[in-house]
Amino acid sequence: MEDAHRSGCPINLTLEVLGDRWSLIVIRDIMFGNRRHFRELLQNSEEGIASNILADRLKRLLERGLLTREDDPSHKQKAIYSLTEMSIRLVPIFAEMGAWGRRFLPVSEELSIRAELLEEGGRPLWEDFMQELRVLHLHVPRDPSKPSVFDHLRAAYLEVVARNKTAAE
Amino acid sequence: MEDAHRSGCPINLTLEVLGDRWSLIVIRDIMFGNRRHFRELLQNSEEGIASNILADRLKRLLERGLLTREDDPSHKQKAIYSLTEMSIRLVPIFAEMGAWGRRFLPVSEELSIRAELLEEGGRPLWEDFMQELRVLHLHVPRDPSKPSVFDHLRAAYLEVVARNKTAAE
DNA sequence: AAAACCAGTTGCAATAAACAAGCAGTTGAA
DNA sequence: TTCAACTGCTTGTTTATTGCAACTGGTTTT
Repeated sequence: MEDAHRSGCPINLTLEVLGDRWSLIVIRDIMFGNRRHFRELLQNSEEGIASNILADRLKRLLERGLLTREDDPSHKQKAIYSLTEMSIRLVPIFAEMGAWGRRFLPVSEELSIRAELLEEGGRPLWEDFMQELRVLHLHVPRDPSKPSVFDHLRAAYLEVVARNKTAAE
Repeated sequence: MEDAHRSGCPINLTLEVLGDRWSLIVIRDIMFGNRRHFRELLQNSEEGIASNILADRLKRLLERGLLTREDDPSHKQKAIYSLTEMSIRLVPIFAEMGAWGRRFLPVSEELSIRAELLEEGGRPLWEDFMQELRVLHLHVPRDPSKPSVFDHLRAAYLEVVARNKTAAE
């Protein structure tokens, strides 16, 4: 459909790839939620994406080099979606968007704890996180001296969830 | 129209405000091109925005606090659109998007020189630029000791345009 | 053998975008 | 003072996208 770009401006081209309401949501769930299968993305979706939209976005992101897809050896029907270097490098954009959203929009505590940690950790933390995503998604060997940023972010999220749950009881 | 948010996630909320193909283009032109009137935004648009879409986006951005609108004292029909603190703080997101687009997408040299300078200048330059946008848009008094980042970016852009023009002759 | 799970498709209605034309008023030059 | 150009939009129409619900052919688990 679109192969004529509106302009060569980097902001415009980035918007042509990511400027819709779902593409970054899908990448976010793969990146921060480690959801690698279609059903995981569909059913655990915080925002309730529809299956046809999810299928369409996965297809587009594959075509544009932001995701790869491979068969799951443990299940003939399962597909595994992975990030690429291109999408892993979206981490700084996610971090800045998270910081902006946290400052100006009515975010919930649970869902913004990871954005807060990314903001506080700054670029060094982003780099560690990107390197860890390369291990998870690009089959890059792991550096055992580094603690897992992914686990750190997930633990902080689960802690807030647990704290709010007990507080509600 | 929508007051029920899909979720309280900062990424999602940011996408609900900015996740379409035109909102950031409009803000970009006001921010980097200093286009303050409807016709300027319409006719100088690199991407060719339609007038009804522009009108709709300006309205939405006003409602959501990313722009303000005031009458131009020099012309009864003219309106002046200005950035707010909220939209000025999008500078880091623009910078990261520009850097990402420059790395992975087929950008043109002319339109990416500003992204390159923003990337090289890093956060200190972004802060200077944001302070200058506050002078231009929020009636904040100017610090005369600071050189203009805006002029710097514009001069670099015009230089590339001029160079490419003479090279083409 | 049945139930649950797998990655999607299909059909339809509602919404949004793209395109072209037009509008009531204002301004600046002849 | 007349006229063309300019002002911020609006209207109508066509096309593309989105959202919803049901469904498909196949696989795995119980």
